[in-house]
Amino acid sequence: MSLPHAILTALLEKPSSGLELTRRFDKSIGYFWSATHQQIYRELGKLETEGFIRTLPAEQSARGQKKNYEVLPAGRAELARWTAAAQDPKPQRDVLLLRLRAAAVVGTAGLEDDLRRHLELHRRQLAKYQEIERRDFPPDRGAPQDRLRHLVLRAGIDLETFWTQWLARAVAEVAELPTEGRD
Amino acid sequence: MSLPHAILTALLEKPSSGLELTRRFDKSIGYFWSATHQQIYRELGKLETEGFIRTLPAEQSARGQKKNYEVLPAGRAELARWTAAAQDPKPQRDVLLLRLRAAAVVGTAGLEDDLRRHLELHRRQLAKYQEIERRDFPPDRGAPQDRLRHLVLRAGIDLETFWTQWLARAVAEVAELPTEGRD
DNA sequence: GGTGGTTGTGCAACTAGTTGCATAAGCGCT
DNA sequence: AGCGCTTATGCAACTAGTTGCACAACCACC
Repeated sequence: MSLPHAILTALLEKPSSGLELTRRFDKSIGYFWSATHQQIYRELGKLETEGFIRTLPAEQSARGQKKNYEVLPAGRAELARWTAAAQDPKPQRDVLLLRLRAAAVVGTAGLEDDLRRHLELHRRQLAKYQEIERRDFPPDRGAPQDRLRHLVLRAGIDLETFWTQWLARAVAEVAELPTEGRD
Repeated sequence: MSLPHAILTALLEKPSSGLELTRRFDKSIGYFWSATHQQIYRELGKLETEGFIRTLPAEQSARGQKKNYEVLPAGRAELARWTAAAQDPKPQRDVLLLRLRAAAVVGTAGLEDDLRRHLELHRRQLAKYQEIERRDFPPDRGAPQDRLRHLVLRAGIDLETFWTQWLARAVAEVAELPTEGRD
């Protein structure tokens, strides 16, 4: 139940329309909470009826007309409440690890290519994060917000670093396994 | 769509009843693919009607009676197909990172305790994995299956290591931030 | 011989997220 | 005036996962 809170955060950072939000979910926020435009529009509707956000008055609401939303005090309060509330980590689900475990019983045929492809994807993502770090977080330590945002980015960088290293090792191991069908 | 394949993998490792599978999903497999017993029973039913698994003949099927399932050749073939097929990594979703980002706009009040709690949980999980590694994977490198399974376990260990380090840092940063309500 | 806990199976309703498609306005171009 | 492209909003149906509960058999034990 975190999508509404992701949207509130994004709108507090900057009031936006549904489409602008969608674009922002394709970068920054989307790096750790992705959402499609359909989800976002649906949720904006809910948040509005709940009184957490409202459309900025200047615009009218004909279909196909841009609507800009801003967060109301109740929305900010709800976000603060949610941020402070204890939450259990939700159980992991990782398809790639599952596939490797399956490969241990049905063989690794066909797996290596996809491992390489994933490795490449993670390398790219890592490079993107490092670029953002270089651009937005020079080493001098800024305001508290920046320190927190930098911390989040560091998590992204370290996670991608882990995956590139682990995948490199996985590719190597799979490559030197007896080629086929052993079960 | 990976739950059926997780179940096929588990059943190939060892034919089991629904409840036994549930227990196994609470450990080993569940470390990277969790499922409740309801999901598992539902999926076992589907897999059986699709002809991927069958109940072992010895048992009868009255309600409340144990049913042991085994994988049929079609099931093994399906698992091999799925393992080899390319799959895109699915977008990340991490509530904790989202909360930190939210904290950057609504303040970090109340967050530190929960960060500490998560740190402790990850430390425990890391210790559990390390214990498994010590017990099941002595350094001499065994059969290919074992090498793959060890690789999967290493991913778990390295991920938990990452989280403990990152959370320790996050706790430290949040602790030394101006105490409240900024912006 | 009944009561209470454990083992085992399962349905129903709900929540969250995805996919596919529809609709409308505005813009440029010919 | 009409055609196609982009921007923008949104509904409907589907899939996956979660929560809550029900029910049957078995076993111990008093």
